[in-house]
Amino acid sequence: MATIKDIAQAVGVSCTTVSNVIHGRAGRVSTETITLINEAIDQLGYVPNMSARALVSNSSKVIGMISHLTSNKKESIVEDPFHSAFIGSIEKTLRENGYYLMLRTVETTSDLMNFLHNWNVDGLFCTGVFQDEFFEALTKLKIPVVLIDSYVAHPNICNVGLQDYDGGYTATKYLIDKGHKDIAFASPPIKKKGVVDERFQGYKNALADASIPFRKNLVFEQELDTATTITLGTQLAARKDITAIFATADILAAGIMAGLKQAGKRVPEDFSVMGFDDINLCQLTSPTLTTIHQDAPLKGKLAVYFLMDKLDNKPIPDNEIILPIHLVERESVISL
Amino acid sequence: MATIKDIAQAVGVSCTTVSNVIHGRAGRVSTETITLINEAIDQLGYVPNMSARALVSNSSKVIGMISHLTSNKKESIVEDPFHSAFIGSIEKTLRENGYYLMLRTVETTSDLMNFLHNWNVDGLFCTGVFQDEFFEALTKLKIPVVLIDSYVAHPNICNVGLQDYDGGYTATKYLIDKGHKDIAFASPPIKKKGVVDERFQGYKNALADASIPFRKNLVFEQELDTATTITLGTQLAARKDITAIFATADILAAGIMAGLKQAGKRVPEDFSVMGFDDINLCQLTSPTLTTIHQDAPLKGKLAVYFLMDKLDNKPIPDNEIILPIHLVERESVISL
DNA sequence: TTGTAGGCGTTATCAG
DNA sequence: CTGATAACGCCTACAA
Repeated sequence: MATIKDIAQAVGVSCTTVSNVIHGRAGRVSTETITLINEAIDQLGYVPNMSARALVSNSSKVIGMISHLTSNKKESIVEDPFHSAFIGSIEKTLRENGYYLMLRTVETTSDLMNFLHNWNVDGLFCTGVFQDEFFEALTKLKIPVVLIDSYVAHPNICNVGLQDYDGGYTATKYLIDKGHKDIAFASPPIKKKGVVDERFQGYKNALADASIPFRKNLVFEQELDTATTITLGTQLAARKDITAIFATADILAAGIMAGLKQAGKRVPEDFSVMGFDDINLCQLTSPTLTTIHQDAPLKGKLAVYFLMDKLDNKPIPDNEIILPIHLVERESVISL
Repeated sequence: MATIKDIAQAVGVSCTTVSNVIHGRAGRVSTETITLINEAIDQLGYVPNMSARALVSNSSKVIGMISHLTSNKKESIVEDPFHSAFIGSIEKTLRENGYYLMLRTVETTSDLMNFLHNWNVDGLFCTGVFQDEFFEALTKLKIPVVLIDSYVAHPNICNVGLQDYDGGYTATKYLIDKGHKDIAFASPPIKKKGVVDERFQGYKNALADASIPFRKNLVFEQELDTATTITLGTQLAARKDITAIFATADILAAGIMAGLKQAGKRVPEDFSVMGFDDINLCQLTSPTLTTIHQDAPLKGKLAVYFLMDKLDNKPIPDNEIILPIHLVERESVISL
């Protein structure tokens, strides 16, 4: 409740002096008055008014975490358990660096622009960005933007990503090494330059390298809501031309397993299943889910470091960080 | 980028007039100038600067979603899948009402106070609040506070809760009706006046009503991380004096099931298991999980409505909303 | 080492 | 109907 003015009056100095000690501009103030002012700050309980700061400086300390709504279904940002895993990590790291996190869903480019101007937002995290006009808008922003899991590159924009191609390849190769040849690929809709597309390429190339022809009718794209994924599982149960399924998300894999089971099939005896992400769920299904592991909290932390560096104008050697993946063997895959 | 001033200059009127049409104060401005100003706003792309507004008015339109960190483990807000389910719902509803959501983790009371003053926060959502000095601080705030899942009541504070007692009772009674008498209770640490405590009371009373003596050694409290829950399952597997387990969270129930299975036990043949929450996971485990259902998105939405009413100074008939629960039968419980 | 003054974008009061 | 003007809290030249 106390303002700089209050402090100044209490101590009997000017606002400037108070401001100076608040910002640690030593040298400009005598040690004496510094302690005096600090005492007053403690006693009167001064807390900076960020709105006022944002108004006068050109930094608001607000970082936006943007979710670009395209698919109609999703209610908002935190739609899947994997996504929510690093948002906590982001808030924590941001806070440690003196920033504030605003969560915001936007539908259109102008939604985004309005939000940015509303708060003089300092920087942005975005997930689920593809090659479209929304991305174009991002590239034109004056503020640092860090994409998470994106494959649309641009000199202005940083990206924290994953070895998605390798993940797709590794998973598929693993299944092939286990003797599988008829491997389905299940995923949410494959968008060009998207994460899923990369995993899809990995899948196809692993097949090719093993001289297994790619069959388009083994690709299954659908939304990730539980009902849909289970239905897919029941449908896959009827396919005699499939021995293994690679799903690009654990929740999808788990849904498929549930569907298969509903249809009277066994995993892994009748169908081997692989997931992607290694969320907690993998240890809770039965059989437990063999999957591709990635480190979600680390992703969040690195994303923030990236943004902080950009905000501090530190030179960025490479505007992309690619986190490694590795395969985690559990019980859902069997040798043929 | 354009400010009110810019608009005013473009049209050739004063800032006041522009401000008036922005706020739809009809009657005070001629229809003519209104259209003129609106055109300029469209062309020049005016977007209000919320910092400036926050500074001069006493409303910032910022709503804080606070997570009070006590247990050291959790990294931040969105730690469990259930919790994250309604945060999306909250952001959406808030946005539709012209508010902005800031996510913030606080450790101490003064962390909270600082945050509130930093941004002139208009209102607050809190989860995981118990009877402690943090709660005391909340009751003294001048802004509306909506607690989610709290059992510490106070005239100043709203609460959106659940029939937790009924949930505990219903679950336990269901197991009893299925012929179980030796029913374990598994939960995170039971804090007084907490959600879990209510469910615990329901459990105990259901036992009492069936003349089954409560046994303290059938109560298992531990954290909800996957490893711990699975370990608990393996330990329970060795207990010959238990036929059913009621877990107060689905993730806990799922972990226990996984542990039981690891230890060579079958669910529900050897142990019946019940969960609580009805998250997606329940349909993905095998057997699928019988549980107590609650509507997380609705909870979020109602929490926002509550807050909006308080912010609009609407009379609030009752400062508590209790959402109903119902039992969802699936496969994890068997009749003895 | 310290103080003065102006302005950031907005709103509210009051006068024309 | 419209326009000055002050104020919100803070920062930053520029003076002293």
